[in-house]
Amino acid sequence: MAATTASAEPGRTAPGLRELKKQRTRQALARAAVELFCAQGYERTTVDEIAAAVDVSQRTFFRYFDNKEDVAFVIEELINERFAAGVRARPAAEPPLDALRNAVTAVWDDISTEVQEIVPVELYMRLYRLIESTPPLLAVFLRRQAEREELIAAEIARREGLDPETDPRPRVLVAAAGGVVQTAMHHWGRGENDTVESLRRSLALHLDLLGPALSGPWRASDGARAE
Amino acid sequence: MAATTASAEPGRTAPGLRELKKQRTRQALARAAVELFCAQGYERTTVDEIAAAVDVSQRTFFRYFDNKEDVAFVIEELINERFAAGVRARPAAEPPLDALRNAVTAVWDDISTEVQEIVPVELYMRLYRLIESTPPLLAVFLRRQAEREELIAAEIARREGLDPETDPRPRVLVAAAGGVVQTAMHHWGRGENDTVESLRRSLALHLDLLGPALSGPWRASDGARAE
DNA sequence: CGAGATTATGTCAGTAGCTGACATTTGACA
DNA sequence: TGTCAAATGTCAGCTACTGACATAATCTCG
Repeated sequence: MAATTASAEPGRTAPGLRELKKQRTRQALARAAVELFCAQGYERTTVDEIAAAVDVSQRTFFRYFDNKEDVAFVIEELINERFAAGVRARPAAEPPLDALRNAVTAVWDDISTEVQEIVPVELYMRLYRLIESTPPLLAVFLRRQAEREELIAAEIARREGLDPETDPRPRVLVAAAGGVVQTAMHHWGRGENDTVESLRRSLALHLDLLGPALSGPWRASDGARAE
Repeated sequence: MAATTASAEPGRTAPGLRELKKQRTRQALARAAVELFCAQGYERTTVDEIAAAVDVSQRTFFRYFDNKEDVAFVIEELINERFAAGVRARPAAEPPLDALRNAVTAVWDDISTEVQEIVPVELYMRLYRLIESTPPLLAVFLRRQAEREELIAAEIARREGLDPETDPRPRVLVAAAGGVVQTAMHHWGRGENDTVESLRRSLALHLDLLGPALSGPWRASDGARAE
């Protein structure tokens, strides 16, 4: 029951006070957790601390999040959903890799404001760096990414009219693109520019490099600098 | 201190009884853990159980392995090391992607016997499936894979005389190839054939698909069946 | 508005993973 | 053989996490 994103969606009726409170508690927990994690590190932050910061019991925390790790991924969750929807929305005529590329960059056009509602972008970047440098968080991050890739591969297969069980190409493509996205994020995290524009640029640039990078050798390091 | 693989390497002198015992204890713990995990599942196996199966205290278990997850990856560890060495051993003239491809398949030529020393291949396949289907194990697995990719990317950069800090192409290539390897392993794990040959075939086949898969669309599903 | 059904929350007890500290045993080596 | 170092066992304790049950808040409907 826990860990579901915004169990609202009541169809038509107004959210209701109860639902509102739940949303607020969940959001507050996420925000407090992210701030504490960034301020003092993941391991040095206890669940009791997070719960106390929002004036709820530890038990309540675990009713909203399955475990301590999950609370660090509410933003990722949001992005994942938007990205999946973005891929579905791409015109069918687009070749698969183009669809992925365009969906990735498009996501960040309209999502930035929503991300801000949870935490400022600057904090998101610090969180991303923390995730990368904290083994248990990185592990969960990668697992979530793998789950997302599974869905995207299925969607690509559907678009192209392939059977994802027998034809490995959708998975191969998505796996490759996923790896590249990760590389782009890493690159962004290491830079100075913590804006959404910077992230978008990094993503586009790296994705455009995927094709050429496979045709190596690239001894002559001709203008392949990122950023 | 823990989690280091075979801290033997005494340079020249014989291993010594003490070192031998350590090796044996570590191996026994790993073997017992894998068998218990496969038999009754990861979550339903406690560290005390594993320790008891080898007649050591729980504390000793944690002196050999940093945590419960790590004990499931002694084989992966072995493969990782061999693979890294394999890449370094490839002739410098080989294009990067070819070097990776050849190293991957070459690893499984001489490693199979050593893997058998820890667990039979059939059990390794069951373990792999377990890892894939157990979230915390999958997470750690992916994190380890990411660490490996970091090293391989550095090696590729070195081979090609590039600066891995500024040129993203090595990372991009390795990330793509890593994703493909994962896909190939997944495909192998889902099949009936639990032999090393089958795994090698799956790896080669998927890696050869990487280039073509990026040129989509591939509407006409022309003979791209795996296995 | 108010009674009764739902549902979120708090409290408590308990399990499992993991660690530091210290005592004890066991192999190494002169 | 005796001494030193390293491996192990024991124990106390912390933190993540869960089931069970009681309490309090919201919702629903007459």
